[in-house]
Amino acid sequence: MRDFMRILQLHSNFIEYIPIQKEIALAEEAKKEEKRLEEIVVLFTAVEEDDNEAVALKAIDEVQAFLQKLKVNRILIYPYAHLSSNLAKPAKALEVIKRMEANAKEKGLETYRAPFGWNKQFTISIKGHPLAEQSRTILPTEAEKEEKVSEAVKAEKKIKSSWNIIETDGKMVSVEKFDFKGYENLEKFARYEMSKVRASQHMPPHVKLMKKLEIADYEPGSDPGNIRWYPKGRLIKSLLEQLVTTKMAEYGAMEVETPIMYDFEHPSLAGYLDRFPARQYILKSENKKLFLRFAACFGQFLIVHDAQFSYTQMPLKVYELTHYSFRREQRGEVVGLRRLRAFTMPDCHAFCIDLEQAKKEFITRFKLCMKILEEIGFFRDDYEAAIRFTRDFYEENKQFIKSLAEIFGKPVLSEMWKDRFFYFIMKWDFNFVDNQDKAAALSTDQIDVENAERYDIFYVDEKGEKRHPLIMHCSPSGAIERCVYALLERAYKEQKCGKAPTLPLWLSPTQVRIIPMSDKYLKHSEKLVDDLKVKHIRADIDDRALTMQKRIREAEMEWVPYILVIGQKEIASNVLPVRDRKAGKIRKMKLEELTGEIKEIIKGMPFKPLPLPKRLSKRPQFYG
RNA sequence: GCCCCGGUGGCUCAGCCCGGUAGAGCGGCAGCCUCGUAAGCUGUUGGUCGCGGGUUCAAAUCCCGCCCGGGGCUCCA
Repeated sequence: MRDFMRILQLHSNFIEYIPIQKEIALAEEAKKEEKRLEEIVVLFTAVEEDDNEAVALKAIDEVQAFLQKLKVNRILIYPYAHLSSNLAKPAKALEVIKRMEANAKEKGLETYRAPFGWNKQFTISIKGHPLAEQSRTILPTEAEKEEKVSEAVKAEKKIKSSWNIIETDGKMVSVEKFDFKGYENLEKFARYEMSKVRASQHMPPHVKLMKKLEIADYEPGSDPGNIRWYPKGRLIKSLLEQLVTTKMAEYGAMEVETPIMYDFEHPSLAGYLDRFPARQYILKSENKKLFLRFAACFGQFLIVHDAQFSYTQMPLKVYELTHYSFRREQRGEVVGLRRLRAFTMPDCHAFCIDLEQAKKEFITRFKLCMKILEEIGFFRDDYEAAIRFTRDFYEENKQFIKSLAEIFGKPVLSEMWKDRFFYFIMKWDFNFVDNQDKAAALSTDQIDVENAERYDIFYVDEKGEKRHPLIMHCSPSGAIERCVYALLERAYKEQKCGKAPTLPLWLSPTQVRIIPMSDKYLKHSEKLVDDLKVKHIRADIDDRALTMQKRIREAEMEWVPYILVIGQKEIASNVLPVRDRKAGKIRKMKLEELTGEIKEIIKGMPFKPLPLPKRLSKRPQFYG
């Protein structure tokens, strides 16, 4: 927290003061005689710890503006320590006060100053008008504020990268020479990464969709980038979370839970903060300065630091789904669900014996991440890969890097750093390219060569000696919110191509909507819903007193994948007219055929029941 | 964090330039309609014009500060 200069500003009929005795060694020379000044604005001034010359100048500016209103041109600067509990050092305070005095004189004010460092006796008579008494806090202007930014954030600005495309056969071609025909998405991604130049007039389309579909919305009662999730959105998020967590458990990672806030002064953490390119939320509690975690690294590292393990148990895999991670992203960067200040991130660390083991594990995880994105519902054309490494790493591991491109099956962007700026020697990331041609990273994995030492993490090798492992940092899907963003942006792309936008069936809040022709068929509809529920299919009934056409329209606008209209014919024949969103037509099916088809599509995916009342008439409207 | 644009019933937006009693559509509610695959009809409700301050006889409208949203810079999961 920063402190500011404090000034108590009093429009006085007169003030009389006598210096009594020096209070500090640095006190100025002064005569112990009474001084009387009339028709004057007295500035009782306290200089605080972080104040500087710029603040002094600004203070005088503000005071001058005030004087003009009062039509007074005479001031007394009266050093008055009692206004603050966080005073600057006397030498500094005196310097700032002298600066104020000099500046006021330069501005043509008739300026007096009481001596600094003295215990003084004073009598003051203050005028009775409303503006006579004012207290001010002088804040430095924005440009003068020095934001504390991690070394890594600063370092990023200096990074020199060289950019290439690695083809699936391992051939490396500079981005300028690569023929992007057939790889338009990769081209957009490469351009985005390299130049960061893009022009966008509108807000990203997923923002409108997330509101209209009642998935999520901004929360003005919080900080920007902290989102509210409505029941449908919470369901989608929760299912994604379950999928990723299940996949990580199958992979062999041990799920843990760690605190969301950490001690700023903890020796390992303080060092790490400077190595991670992110800004933090900071909070004070009692005497402690705490920061909110921006990843699960610390918690897991502190656990593993205290754990005992040997090479026989490695790679050791630890996983956490952070609810939440916090990054105080720059204001202009926080948009919709693309970039948040609070986000849910699956974070898995693998502790490896050596680079050989790390590389092997890296490949396993690379494939695992591709698999997870596929299961979520992303197609291969939805995302592009980037592989980034230091020049040294590349020289010694060319074959390994090539093999990643081969596994990916499409050309990948590569970024080579001349020097190592971060704690990792290499990383890869999968990136979604959205409707504004902006790229956002989903899955990522890194090989960390620094933090085992920083956190004093070690394993016992085959000779019984303690050694630091290599640490791999992987987010298998990227932030969960970002997956939702990508799914919505992808749906919008489909819509632009003239297709009906959809969410993957396993994530659709309502999978089957039943529309009874009239109240007469409500009972039958209820039974249908219950039959589907037993089969773990989310179905609901639009029982509102609206025309059938209107209810169909609304179901379509909710992106419901299957819509069933129930009337006399259906009850009589047992054949259902299924309005299939994907197929874009009505298909006559038996109930068993429909449930069979749905079960087949969502086989193996997590399930949660409908998060809303099954009758639409009982639902509140959260948006619109 | 900086620069630019915006904020008007629950939602989408008009009015602001040029100050003078706050408008529409959607939604909600009530009633009618009981409907065969993307908007049935009628009535009605609902607004501290983002918040605070200033100018003015008078502010949604002009000025200043702040908050929130969008775009750009910069940056990332």
